[in-house]
Amino acid sequence: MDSPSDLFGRQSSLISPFDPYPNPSTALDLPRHLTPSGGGHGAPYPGANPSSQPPYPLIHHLLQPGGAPMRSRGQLHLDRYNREEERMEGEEEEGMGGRLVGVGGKRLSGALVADWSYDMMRVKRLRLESLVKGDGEIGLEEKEEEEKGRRSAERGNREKGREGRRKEREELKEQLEEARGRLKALQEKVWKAFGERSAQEEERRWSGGEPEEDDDGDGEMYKEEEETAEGITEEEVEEEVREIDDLSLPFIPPSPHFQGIAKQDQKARDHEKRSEEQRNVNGGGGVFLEGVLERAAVWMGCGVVRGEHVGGEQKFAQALKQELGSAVARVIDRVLRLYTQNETLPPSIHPSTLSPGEGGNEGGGRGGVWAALRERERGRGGGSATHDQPPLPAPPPHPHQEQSEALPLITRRTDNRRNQLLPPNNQPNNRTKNHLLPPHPFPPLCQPHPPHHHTHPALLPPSSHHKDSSPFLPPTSYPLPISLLHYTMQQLFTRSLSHLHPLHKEGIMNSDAYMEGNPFPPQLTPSSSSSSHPSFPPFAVMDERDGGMRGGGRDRGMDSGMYLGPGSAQEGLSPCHLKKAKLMFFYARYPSSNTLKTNFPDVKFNRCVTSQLIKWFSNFREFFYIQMERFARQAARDRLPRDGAPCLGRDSRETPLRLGRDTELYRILNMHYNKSNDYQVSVRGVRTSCLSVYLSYTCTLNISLSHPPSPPPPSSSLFLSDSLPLSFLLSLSLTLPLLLPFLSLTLPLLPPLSLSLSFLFLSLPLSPPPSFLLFLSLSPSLFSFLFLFRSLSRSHSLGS
DNA sequence: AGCATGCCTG
DNA sequence: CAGGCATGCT
Repeated sequence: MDSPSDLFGRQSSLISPFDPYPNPSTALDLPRHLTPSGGGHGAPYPGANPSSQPPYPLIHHLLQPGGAPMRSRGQLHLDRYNREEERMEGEEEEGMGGRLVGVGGKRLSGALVADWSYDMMRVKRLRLESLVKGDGEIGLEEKEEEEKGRRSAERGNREKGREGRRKEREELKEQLEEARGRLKALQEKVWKAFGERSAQEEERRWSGGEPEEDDDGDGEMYKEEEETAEGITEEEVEEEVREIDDLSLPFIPPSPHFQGIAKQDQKARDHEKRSEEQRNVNGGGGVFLEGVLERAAVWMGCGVVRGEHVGGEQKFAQALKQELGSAVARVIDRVLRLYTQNETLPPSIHPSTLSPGEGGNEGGGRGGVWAALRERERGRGGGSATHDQPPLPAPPPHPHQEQSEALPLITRRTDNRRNQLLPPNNQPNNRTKNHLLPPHPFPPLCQPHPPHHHTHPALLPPSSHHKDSSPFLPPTSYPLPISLLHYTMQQLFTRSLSHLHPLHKEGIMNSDAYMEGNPFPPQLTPSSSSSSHPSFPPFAVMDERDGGMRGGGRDRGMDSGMYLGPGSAQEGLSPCHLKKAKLMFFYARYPSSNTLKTNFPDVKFNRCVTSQLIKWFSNFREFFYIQMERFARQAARDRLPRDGAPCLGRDSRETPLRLGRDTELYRILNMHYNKSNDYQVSVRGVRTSCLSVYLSYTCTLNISLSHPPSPPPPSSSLFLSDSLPLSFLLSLSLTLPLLLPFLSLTLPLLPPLSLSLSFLFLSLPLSPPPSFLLFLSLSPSLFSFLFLFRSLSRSHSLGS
């Protein structure tokens, strides 16, 4: 069963393994963080020690009852947003949720939303009409309709009723068809936006068997896909900030056990159903849109598989699913092909820069090491290691369903989207072709480092090489398996990253996405994957590793080393690794050793290296929090009311906090972590970081106010607690409901991981264009979102 | 004792 | 960024 409910259930089960959320009250026990930096206490703050507080994936927030369960909560929030009356549910989060929903709605206010809104509106209208007419549901099948009609006819006016109904049915059918057509058109738009004309042409060729496909689409090209959100206005940002700001303190999630997640989901669905009608009636503006979106999610999620929503909805959902699913696959394929065709490999490319995709080294060697690491981590007390563990322990039933990527807060700098994905430089054709074309069924996940040492072992393993080993779908099969797509995209992304710096070639992609989020093989769970990695090269006994970074000149060498097969893992850390670590920091503030290993497959991990990496991250955190603190302090100072008491809550609304590229915080952080400016931090990304910290500060400050005195220590330890604003985290979860529709549409069978995508909107430009959504759904960089997720959740747990 | 982390300093 | 030191946990 792939029904959404199943998925959710899986999620819960997946999540359940994790410990329950820390008690909110504890979580906000920030005052402790105020401890003077004086004594060198190992664990300055409660959550600091991993062992003391297991990390909880952000997803938990979404799922936990009190913590704004993804769907249920979100929907509730939506409801509230739409109807104030529904406030009865009354948990504190709710209030914030409503607000956030509003924010989310705003984000979706773009063309995409409009499109969807329109389409969905039509669908709804149809349904409404049918309801009004007494059928109660949109009949899609003659059978059902006829039966229904019969029933009602029996009541009276059989003749008349029948005819009328028949007519209605016909009309409905037509309308439905229309709606479908619109949906198709929408799909077209999406892929058009994402791809380019050439792609379209190509598509024709490809879509030979798919009559439904037509390029007639409106031809609107969405060019707003810039992740950098240049278009975001200060006002918007401010508003967002304000809104989030508002949520800061009050929101304290109840202590969470996730066993009831499934129930919640169900509940939410029920609630959804109930409120559905009202929403329908309400209509209008954003509210309506939200309702629509929500509805869409429901349809996509529940109707099809569960069969509970009998009738039109179900079918419609099915149709939608199918259409969109195939459309997405096609689009992706097209894009990939496009890349393949357009990309040319400079002959001068250093092999090292090429991706490691081929070898199985990644799989092989890891096993032992990873196992050892895990052991160690376990020994650690389930500390940080656990934290970074991917939230999806359970293997996905379907490889296709997997979607582990996350959108990074930082994006490669390029105007051309294509470039973003595939930098023209360093893009060997063959390489591109390799992964793009023939399907290389094997996801990098399984083979981060190809064993092959061919000249250009592209990031992606050539199909030829992996044919045997890959039990996965053939590339040519349509729709393109998501997994494959995912893989490809990852490769692309990796390349884009690596193109600038060899550092990137290990690619963020190699990391968690592969090991943790990746579905392939399904049986590989994050925990098991490491050990089961077949191809991972066993770390040969290398000489001592120098704990320090190797000379900068080593970059080259490192590169080659990075992609060497098993046994070729580099002992030490190079500047590239440092850079990578910095980038990684954006996603994982507390990477576990496992995570590190995953992300630095080319590194031969030993105590020294691990320590060094950990130290790096420690330093990163230090710097990061110092900056954050500074920023927060300044912000608070600026917003100090005359009485001198900082009011960061609602009062602060009057002095909106500005978070943008012009912000010092941004500049500093970017300078530090993205010095070379290889990547452009999306506004949202910046905002996310900034806000999180700011909110954290707010919470801390508020608490300190309520529990007076603990004069803020001059030291930087104040916010080192990494206490992440619950409200912020939750706010993220609230965006999920709005995002779900898109997720379900783009990736019909999106796995639990998709939840992490809810985060996307925080790092996405407002009103993300369809193309962008598509991109998101496939972007390898999405994996980074997991990082963010984890890091945030971790922070949260630490906050207690 | 070993390990992880944080603080401080250079 | 790394080293040294202190602390806390196991």
